[in-house]
Amino acid sequence: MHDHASCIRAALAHAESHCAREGLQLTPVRLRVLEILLEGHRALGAYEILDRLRDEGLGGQPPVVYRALDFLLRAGLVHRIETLNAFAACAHAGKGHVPVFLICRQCRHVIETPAPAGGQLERAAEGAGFAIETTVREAEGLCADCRIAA
Amino acid sequence: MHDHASCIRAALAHAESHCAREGLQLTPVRLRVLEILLEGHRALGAYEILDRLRDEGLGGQPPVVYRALDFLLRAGLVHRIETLNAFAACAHAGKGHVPVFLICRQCRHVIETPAPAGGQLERAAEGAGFAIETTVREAEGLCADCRIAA
DNA sequence: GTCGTTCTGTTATAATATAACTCGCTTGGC
DNA sequence: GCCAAGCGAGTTATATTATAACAGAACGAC
Repeated sequence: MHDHASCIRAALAHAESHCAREGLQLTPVRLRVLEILLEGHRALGAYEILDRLRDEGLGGQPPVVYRALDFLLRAGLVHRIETLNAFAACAHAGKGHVPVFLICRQCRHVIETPAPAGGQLERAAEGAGFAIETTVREAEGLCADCRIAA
Repeated sequence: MHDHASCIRAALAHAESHCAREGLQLTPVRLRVLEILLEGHRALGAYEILDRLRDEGLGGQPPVVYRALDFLLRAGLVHRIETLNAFAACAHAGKGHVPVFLICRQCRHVIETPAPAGGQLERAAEGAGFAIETTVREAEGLCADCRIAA
């Protein structure tokens, strides 16, 4: 069983020490967005997050959320899920990593795993004279819980 | 050097025979959308395609383009590029394949390569009880031409 | 013919994202 | 103390991407 409370605590502790070390400001809005994303290992759309913030009297307009997300993305504390146009908290405490996501199409649960060491793709790119800067790898399907429920 | 004229001809021939075989209707709008995507190996947004169609007096509203794209996607003649929210013609004549894309962030040139046989990711999914249905793999960077131009 | 299906046309609107400008706060120099 | 610079947040407006919902035309099955 996943000890989610300690998982959240660890992620927040990492975020704070990381920002302190790098001289980044983990302001209330940014922290709150991170906390909201950490609540479940789920992808949330920017506007879902915005609704939550509004309920709490924090930032009321889209740019507030997008700026916070932009900060968290650049700090490596959050990932963007391209296939959902959504966002999920990083589950790997900022160790430099190329994440791969298993995304449940039903409940939006996101499992983040380390990328299988590539090589083959990199060699193909090399051959084409293509310089890879970032890669995205996402698999969509049904998570264990939703398979059982189905 | 890439013989693009014959590349287009082959893709169109494949599309027609594929649709004939499967009983799919490659209507004028659908064909035209495919042709537009085939013009360059580039990703185009739905609204870029729509503008082209409008200039030619074809479908004038978004649903027309999205429906044509939906048809072409399901027929395997076109791929969606998730990181760009855009679309590119399939470069591999419909052989059942899991495509991987090398996407130039500057000129949107798209190179489609066959996926390196996975295994590792599938095993990770298996271990988590996750049933993969589709996967997306996209690398962004600079293509050979844009590297030279830079 | 007329019924059902498929494709297209159209209006309207939803969902996602950013531009541009304002203000207030901190902080460092003087 | 005062001011200027920089950064973050607030706000308005708008751009971009995508879909819902319904009307009409074309065509084959019967």
